[in-house]
Amino acid sequence: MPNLVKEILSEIGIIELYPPQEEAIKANVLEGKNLLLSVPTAAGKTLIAMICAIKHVLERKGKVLYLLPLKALANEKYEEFKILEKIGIKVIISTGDFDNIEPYLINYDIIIATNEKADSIIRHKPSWINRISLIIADEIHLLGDGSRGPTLETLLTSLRLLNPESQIIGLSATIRNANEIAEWLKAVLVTSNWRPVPLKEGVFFKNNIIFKDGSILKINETSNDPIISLTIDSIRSGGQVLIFTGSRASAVSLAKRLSEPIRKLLKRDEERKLLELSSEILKIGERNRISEILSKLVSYGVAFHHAGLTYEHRRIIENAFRSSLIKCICATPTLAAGVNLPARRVIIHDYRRYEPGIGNVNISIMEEKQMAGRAGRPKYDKEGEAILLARSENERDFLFEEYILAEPERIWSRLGNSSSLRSHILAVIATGLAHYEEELIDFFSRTLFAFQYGLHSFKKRILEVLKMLIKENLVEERKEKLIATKFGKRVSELYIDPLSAIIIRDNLRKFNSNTTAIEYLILICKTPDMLGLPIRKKDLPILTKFIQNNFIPFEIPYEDTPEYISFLEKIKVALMLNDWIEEVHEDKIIEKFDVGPGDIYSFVENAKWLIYSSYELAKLFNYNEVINPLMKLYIRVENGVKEELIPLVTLKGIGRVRARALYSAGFKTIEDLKIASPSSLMKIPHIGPETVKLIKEQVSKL
DNA sequence: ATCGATAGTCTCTAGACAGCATGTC
DNA sequence: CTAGAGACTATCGAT
Repeated sequence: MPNLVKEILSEIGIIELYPPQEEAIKANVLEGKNLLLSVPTAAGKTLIAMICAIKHVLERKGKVLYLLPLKALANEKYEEFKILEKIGIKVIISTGDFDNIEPYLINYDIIIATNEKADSIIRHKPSWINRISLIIADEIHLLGDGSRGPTLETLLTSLRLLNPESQIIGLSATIRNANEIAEWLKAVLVTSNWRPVPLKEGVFFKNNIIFKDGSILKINETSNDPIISLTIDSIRSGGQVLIFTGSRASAVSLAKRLSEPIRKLLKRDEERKLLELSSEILKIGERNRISEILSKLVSYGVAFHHAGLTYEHRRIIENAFRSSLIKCICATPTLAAGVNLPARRVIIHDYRRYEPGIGNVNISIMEEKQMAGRAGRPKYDKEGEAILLARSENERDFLFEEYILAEPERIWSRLGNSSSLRSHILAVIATGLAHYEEELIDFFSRTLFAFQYGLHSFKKRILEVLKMLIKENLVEERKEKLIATKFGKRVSELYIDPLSAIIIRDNLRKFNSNTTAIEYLILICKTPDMLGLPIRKKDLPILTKFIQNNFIPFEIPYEDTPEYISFLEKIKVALMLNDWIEEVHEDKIIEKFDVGPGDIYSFVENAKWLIYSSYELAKLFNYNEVINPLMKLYIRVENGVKEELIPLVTLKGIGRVRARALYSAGFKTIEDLKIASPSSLMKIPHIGPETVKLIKEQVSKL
């Protein structure tokens, strides 16, 4: 290893390498060899990436692109890499949440981004793209994921095509066909099962845990509920427990069941700190049933964790668990692939999960290993325990066979399905990576899909999709040359599904100045880029009544067809968003639509993106009557307000609650605020001296 | 008439990326 | 690859 790197490492406190890290060095990563590192979580993958990144920046003056699948992971990685700023390396994060301003990135050495963000950056063809000399693809096993794997696959293919000289490092969980993925990447494969904290995997049955190594641990039966005994046992000896459940409801109900027994184990000062934390939770956002239950449970030292929670609540729970204040988290799979959050004991409560149209299905071995891998806190625990629950002897043997002793699945490319193909084919043409049919085929012949399945039937599918793109005027063929139309180019940059763009284009044309907000909302909800909300029994009368009594600017599918159900699912989302912009209280929305605050947030974010895209397409096609309404709707959705509050929410520091308070007090326009006396504003609820100052500063400039 | 045990029936089910330009309560 | 936990309801008997 170069002395320079050694010095830097010791400066940031690293003196010795873990075994897998040494192996990676021996495989000549530092000499620029491509590498696929397939090792368990926390085995030190990041350090290898970091060492290579330092070398690339300092010696080759190259740029490094670090790819991850989640925004939360990108944040975490950014925090880790920031330490390199000490030695003058410039690090930046780019995700949908954070900045980006494309020309700005040119000044940075290491760019940390989500896969999708990086893909989107490429579509804008930044000048610095060929200065990337190292690509690090973290969690590269995502290649096998049906919905997001294809993006990673085409992203890697594009990057390699744009920068044939660049080095690539793939970081992966343990997978069965790692050698095949390595071969595709033209990389050296390093695998290892080494972990900094040893992991004991076992099955719990009749108060005994039987471990993989044959040892048996008897658990004190402190309750007639085995899961409680198992949890209390670990907490009593100073450990923390992470329990994975198969649904949000069971995460919450399990946390409730555990709350009383766990509370009994708390120390005085822990109780006090938990009480503070509990009230902090209630202060975030609008108060609602979810935050109330969470707050209550946290005061007992337990929490639940799922995507229905807001990001703030999730971060609070995670941090309190890290500082050992919260003793147990009951979580859905969010936590399995998310941020680093180890616990001494991991209990996999449900190894089966419902899949629509199928029923309960066993989760993959890979997913089970992800969860199990969360066991064992470095420095705090001698070893980690990952435990599956068995209800019978048969089940116990089954779990041993199929999970504990089993090897994770192979990874198969999922690029073959046409919905992902249409986006990526358009992008490849719009970015100029392919100008002719042969070049397009050549591009896709470099993908993992072609590597695994061959080109034969793939080629046919690509050409079919291309034909569709040409027919819909996203791509045109001039003397055999493929060119993205203005429309196609914009769609590719907006990062929406071409099918969504077609739906928006064809319906927006029919809209006019009489079109209502709900009709716009139904339109964006109809696109494949918006998810539906599951229909429950109690929704049916409400939804059918809505359809009967309102003008729906779309064809309604026949009842009792799958299309009808998915239509209702979309209508339900539109109605939820409509309630949101009608200023319905958050808790009311939670009750009416059976969603969590976190779901509302993500639907709102999604809607904003699609409304913005509709606005851009309206400008492109000169649909002048809808441009202004779309702009207004955007502001309404962003803030969750009625039209009359639009002027007020444009002010910094004024959101849906304060705007409504001002309006009710008679301050309805910017003009009203200009002439208002500070003391009269101060009397309004939710408005304090700071806010008044902020308001006055802003309105004086207008 | 009221309560409650019991058995049969019904209902519901994980997650999360992207545009663009800056700041909710 | 086609389930299972928990909520809800009908029924019946005891008081």
